[in-house]
Amino acid sequence: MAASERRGPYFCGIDAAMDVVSGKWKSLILWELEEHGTRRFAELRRGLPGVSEKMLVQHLREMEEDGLVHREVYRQVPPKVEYSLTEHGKSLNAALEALGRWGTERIARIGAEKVHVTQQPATTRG
Amino acid sequence: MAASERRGPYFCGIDAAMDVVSGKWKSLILWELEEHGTRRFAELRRGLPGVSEKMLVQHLREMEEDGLVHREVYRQVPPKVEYSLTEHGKSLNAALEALGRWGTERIARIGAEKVHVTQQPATTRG
DNA sequence: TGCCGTACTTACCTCAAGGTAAGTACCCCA
DNA sequence: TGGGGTACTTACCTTGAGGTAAGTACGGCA
Repeated sequence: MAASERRGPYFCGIDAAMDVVSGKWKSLILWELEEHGTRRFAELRRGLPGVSEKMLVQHLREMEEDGLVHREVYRQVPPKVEYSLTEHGKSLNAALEALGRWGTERIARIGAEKVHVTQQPATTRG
Repeated sequence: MAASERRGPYFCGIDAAMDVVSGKWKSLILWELEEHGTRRFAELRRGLPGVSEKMLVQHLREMEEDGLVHREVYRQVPPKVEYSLTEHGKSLNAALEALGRWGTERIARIGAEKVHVTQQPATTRG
């Protein structure tokens, strides 16, 4: 969900799902957490080339509010915070599988470039 | 795809699919055309309460460029233009099914309101 | 002593998505 | 004669998503 509150009213399910997943980096965050299970803030930042710290924090907070990610704070110095997917986050990710496959086919069809990311895993969503 | 060109480079399939489906009314247009098979401009406008004519035209043109919708012009007075989904549009819609179901569950979970639309069909995406 | 690392917060700015409203050209109907 | 319908186009404006860059508090290390 965007920084400005929405949570409906919605036209349909797609609308409601989009509200939660729209945001430049949200689907990538979902994917990073799915891949690695649990990630620290700096790991996510490094895994999402180009993201600004401001947007990363903002998106993570919104996703936490929306019940997609869990935030675990370890009170120590230097600070340590771990992010992981909740059940809702995992099911959202599963629901995005088909869309990811469609997109991958589209990339092949139109011959679009892909951003080069070091150590990018090969998957159906890749 | 947005008015400003993108078509990549993309991070992944989700990114590519989102590029095509992001736009306030695109998923609704997809759904309208899926439901009715073929629709005229004014029918779409009436089916999407709140859409402005400018945005409807703009979205339809972009979706045509992206190979999602087919535009059939009948040279007559008054003008008649029919819109329908291409195979790519239909497969995109199918790929959105799971997401729609997830969103519908989310609506139920958080108890969000839905916009009241007269004659709205009852479906898994509704 | 000063730079790197942790995980943020804050202020400011830009740009484009989307909204509003009017104009176009033609016909039909009351 | 003028209001409504067809399918748009154009100009202008607002809003907010996202970017940039600096600041914070603390410790480790050279």
